[in-house]
Order: sequence, then C-alpha cells, then structure tokens
Amino acid sequence: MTVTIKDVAIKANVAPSTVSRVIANNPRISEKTKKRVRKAIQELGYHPNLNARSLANQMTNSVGIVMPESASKSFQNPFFPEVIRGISSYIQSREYSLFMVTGETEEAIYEGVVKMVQGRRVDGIVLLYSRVDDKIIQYLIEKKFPFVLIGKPQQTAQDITYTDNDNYSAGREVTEYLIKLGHTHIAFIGGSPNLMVTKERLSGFREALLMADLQISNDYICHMEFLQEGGKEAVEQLFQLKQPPTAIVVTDDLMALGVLSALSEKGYSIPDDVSVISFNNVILSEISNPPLTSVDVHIFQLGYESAKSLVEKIEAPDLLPKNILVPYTIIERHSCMKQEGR
Amino acid sequence: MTVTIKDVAIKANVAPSTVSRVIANNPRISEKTKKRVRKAIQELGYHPNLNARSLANQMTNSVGIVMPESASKSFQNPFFPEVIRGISSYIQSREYSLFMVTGETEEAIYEGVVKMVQGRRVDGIVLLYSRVDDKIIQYLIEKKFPFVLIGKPQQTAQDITYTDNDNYSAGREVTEYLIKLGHTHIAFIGGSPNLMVTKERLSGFREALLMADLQISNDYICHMEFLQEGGKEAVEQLFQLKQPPTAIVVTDDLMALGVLSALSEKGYSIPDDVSVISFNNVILSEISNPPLTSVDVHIFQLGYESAKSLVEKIEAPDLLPKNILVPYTIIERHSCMKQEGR
DNA sequence: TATTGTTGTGCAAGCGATTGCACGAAACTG
DNA sequence: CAGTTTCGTGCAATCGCTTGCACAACAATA
Repeated sequence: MTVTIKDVAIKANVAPSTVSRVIANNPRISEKTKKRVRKAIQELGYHPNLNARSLANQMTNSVGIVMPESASKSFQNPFFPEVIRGISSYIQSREYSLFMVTGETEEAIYEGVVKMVQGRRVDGIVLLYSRVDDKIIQYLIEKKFPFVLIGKPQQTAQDITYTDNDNYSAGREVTEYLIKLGHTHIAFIGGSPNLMVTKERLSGFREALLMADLQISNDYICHMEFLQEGGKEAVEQLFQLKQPPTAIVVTDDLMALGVLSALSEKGYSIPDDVSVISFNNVILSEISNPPLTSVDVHIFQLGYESAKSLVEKIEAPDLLPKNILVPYTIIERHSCMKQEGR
Repeated sequence: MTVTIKDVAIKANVAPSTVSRVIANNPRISEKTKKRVRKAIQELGYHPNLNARSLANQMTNSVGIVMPESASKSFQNPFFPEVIRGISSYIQSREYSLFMVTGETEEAIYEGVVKMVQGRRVDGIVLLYSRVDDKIIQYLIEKKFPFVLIGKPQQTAQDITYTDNDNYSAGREVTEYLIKLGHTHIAFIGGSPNLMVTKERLSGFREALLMADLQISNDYICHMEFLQEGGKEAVEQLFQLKQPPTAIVVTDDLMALGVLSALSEKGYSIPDDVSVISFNNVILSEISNPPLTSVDVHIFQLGYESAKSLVEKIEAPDLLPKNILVPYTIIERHSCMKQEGR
C-alpha cells in the first residue's frame, strides 16, 4: 500500500536504519550511499510516516494554537487570523506544522488541550489570549509543557514566556493623546475585564486621567464583547448619561466600528462631536468612515515572535523564560479632533 | 515519565490489551473489569498517546484544511475565519481535530499537503478554494485521498465531493437586480480568473446582460486580488473610462469596501451616483458606509457542510461523491439605488 | 461425567519509524 | 605485517497502542 522505509531500504540495498540516517543526514553515512538512498526515495516517492516518527523520537514537530473560548465568535475579529498568520509564518520556516484547538466552551477547549498535550500531538502550545485564573495555563505549568502566551500573564509570573505589547503604556499614551486634544470627558470601552489586555489598558487609562487630575467615573467604563455589537451596546449606555463623553478609548477596532456606526445612527458626527481612538489597527480601521485613529500593535509580529519563543523553548527547554515586548505605534487618522471650549 | 497503557494495566491488574478494549468500549469486556480499569485511568490521569494509536490503527482522527496559496494575504479576508469556524464546529462534534496547512507559495503548500497525506497526519482534507489546474487536487485524486472542495471543481468532475453555492445563478440574479433598478452600464469586479467562484459569478453576470440585451464590454470586467486594494485599483481603471459604470457587481465584500472608499475619495456618492452590490455578507458589510447590499452565501454553513461531507467520506470511502449546494440570499442594504433617466 | 458453548482475558505480532551497540572492512600506525 | 583506528552499515530493541487468535474458566447441554 503505502511505501515504507523498508521498501526504500530494499530498493537501495541497505538496511532501514541506513535509510533513516540518510534522512536525518547523519554524517556517518557515506555520500555514495546517501546518493543511492536518496534516489530510491525519489523514485518511490517515499515520505516518512510522521506518526511512527513521532512515536519513536518523542517529538512531533508541530505546535498547537489555542483560541479563546469564545473562538466561535472572536474569530470574526481580524486580530486572530492575523496573529495566526504571524505564527504560521515562523513555524513554517522551521518546518513545524500547526494544530488548532478550538471549542465552544472553556471546558471543551481545556479538554482539547489536554488531549493534545498528553496525546503528544504537539511539542508546544501558543495561547492566543491571556486571562485571569486560566485553567489551561495552570495545567501547562503543572505539566511543565512548553507554551507561550500572547498577552501578559496574570501573576508577575517570572517563569512564563510571553509576547505582548506594553499595554499599560499604550493605554496611558492614548488617553494622554485625547487629553492633549482638550478632552476632559473620556470614556473607556474594553473587552472582558478578565482579559489581561483589558486590565492593562484600563489601568493605563486610569493613570492618565489621574495624572491630568481628571475625574474617573465608573459610568465611563464599559466592558463588552470584542465585537461590533459590543461597541454598539456600549454607546447606548454611555450616551444615556446626562453628561456623555466627548472622547472614547476603545480597546479594539472591531468594537470601535460598532461605536462609530452606533454613534452616527444617533446623529453624532465623528470626530466633530466625539473623538474615538482604538487599538489593533486592523485593515478595517483604514477604510472605516471616518478612518480610525488606532494603535498599531503589530499583530503579525506578535504572532511571529511568540512562535519563535516557543520553538526556542521547545528546542532548549531549560532556557530561561523570555518575555518579548513588541512596540506599538499610534496611527493618526481622522477619528479624533481637538475639543474647543468646554 | 508519561503514564502509558501499561501503567494502567498494572494498576488495574489486567493486560494492556484489556485496557485498550475498555477504552474502545469493547463489549467483550465485562462491566466489572471496565469499571476497575476506568478507575485506574482516572486515577492515573491517563490519556492515550495519539501517535501510537494512529500508527496502530491507521487513522488519525484529524483533518487538514488547506488555505489558498495567498493565505498570507487572504487570511485578512473574513471569509476564511468564518469558513474555518464552520468546519471546526462540525469537526469538533465528531471528535476530530484540525490541522492547518498554510504557505507562502503554491509550491510550499503543495509540499505541506503531501507531507500531511503521506505522513498520515490527517485522514482527510478540505480545500478552502477551488481553482483551475490545481496541482493539489490532482494529487489528492491520484492518491485517492479523501477530500472535499469548497467551491465548484473545474472539471464537471462527477467524482469530486464539494460544497458550494450556485454561484452562476447568484451572479446572474445579482446582475438582474441591478438591471431591474434601471442600470445599463454595469461593471464586474472579481477575484483571480483562476478561481472557480469568479468564473461562475462572471458567467452569471454575462448571462444576465445577454438576456437583457445589454452590451458586454471587456472594459467593464476587472480581475483583482480579493482585498480592499483590489477594489481600489479596479475603481481607478473603471472610472477612467469615458463612460464609467453606474453600477458594479463586486464578488467580495472586502473588495467592495475598497471600491466604496475609492469611490467616495473620487467624490462619487453611493448609492446616488453608483450602485454597488457584493458577495459574502461578512459582518463588515453591515457597518460599512453605506451598508452594503450583499449576497449572503452562508459561509459558516459552507464550512460546516463540507466538514460533514468529509467525515462521511472518511468513514465510508466507497460512498458516492456528494455535492452540496448551500443556498444564498440577497441582503438588501443601502448601496444600490434606482437609476433614473438614461 | 464428558462434551460443547459462552465469556472474559491475555499473548504476541504488528504499525513504521529511530538509535545504541556491535561488527566487518579499510586505512592507518609502528 | 600484525595491531589499532576509523568508517560505514546492519541488528534488534524500542516508542505506545491495537487486534487476531488462543485459551482458561465456567455454564449449559446431553
């Protein structure tokens, strides 16, 4: 049926072990034999059975990526495809493959991860999110299984390798930007408060207000889903207040689009009536109306670097954990404006 | 180190084979033994080594998904995440896992596929695209490896299982819709002419014009990349013509967004000056400005059904190939308008 | 009681690779 | 030229699981 290493061995008139060594390019095999074996491999169209190989040498040459439990929904957010692209790009160059773990519920994902890990399907895992009290992280730590996090781990966790932006600073900077434009009533719309990103950006936001002696009202802080509807709902809430904000920090472009459209439905014009600044700088932000001022967090690189760290960790497990901060850049477009008078 | 089937066997005081049968829930094992073994499994936290299992029983319980070669770029198109979600959703319910094949070049992807297939990493493959003269399809057919196509195969190929919309009809219907609105100068902006979707929709488009006795000019037919920039470039071309179109059929929402923004940059207002109708109905179309009239092709279902077909095919290889047509729906929003006068 | 059937388990041979070790041949040494 | 290295290859065990077949134990039958 399938052509195995034995077939090659017979054809090349050597032992299977020799074929194996040729594939591994073992220096102890003579060039002459190598050539002969390679020819046989070619002619037979032989490809090693990766399961057998994995079984024998205890490694799979593939890594798993774990989507947040809301994968079903959040996959709509361009953040994920892009970060996966980054991962995939590096992974590819190192001849690894990609396994995906998705699931409807947290429990399902957890099961999936356990199955991958204990089932030895992957050599390492990259988690596409970081949130508080995560069962999966606990598990991986316990099992001493190589993994990296995209986002900051909850505990100052010196022993977790992660890749992230400096979201605290970014949150602060963005807010300061709005303050400099003269805004004093600034709202914050973020994703789930369980996500580390949200927490970090929020505390940056708070810090900026504090430094500027502005009041921090809880009415101005919303936590919604990372999707457009999230943005819309938030707007509903905020613009019912007797003193609605004149500027909004939104932690995600997709939400920001929701904000934009909800706002213009309500008859507000942007940026004249309210300024909006958001995060991620996915392609959409460029073509929204008006184009969004957004923080480019370099999603691709986030993925790329995390994959790189992971592979390093897989190949040298005793290496110290390593944290990579990917820089961010505020991309100014047309959704923010100076606030005249008060 | 890791706990194997032997450890369980010892702990439960049975032979490894018995443990194996308990896991497979083989009826020949007594309930009493089963209980005992299950308890041991629980207590040891045993999970079977999937590589070993795959090796032994010649199946992996996972499927591969292949992105188009431009994955690097096209992943930005929300179509893909959504279709993957659909696949993943079904796959999950059947306890399969997902392997991803991506790559920068067609060659790289091809290699990846071969590696998966011969390496026995997956039991089947779903191709996320269909294009003419595809090497991968050839290969899979030749190897008699189970796969399904999302999109219509090139050859009338009665022996290929695929899931698709009736893109020919959709193309025609959409065009007729514009004709009914009074448009006589209708352009078509599509993706690569190698893609079957493009071909099908285009011929539907042509047919509609033909039926309405309208002229078909090649100047009105553009082929671009499935991205926003594609849309922009197309607009550049079309609106240099001495007689620019008053309505445009765009085969993808993302491109349509590009069209929209290019158009408004040029000072055209939509839908007053030019009507735009597009395909896919990704979330963006809803919040674009104006909201896009778009054909909902039910991407999720496309993925879901194809996964279903694939699993069926894996589990009953001799089943006749099966083609599923997922219905489409035109979602009217605000990017099309009646054309007054001539 | 001897014979035939069940039922539940275990033995051992795979699945297709990798790898430590042994070993014959060739090339070096003195 | 005998003795020691070096080089290239093969043997066989191993990775962890599945499964056909054999077989012991016990029940049912004659």
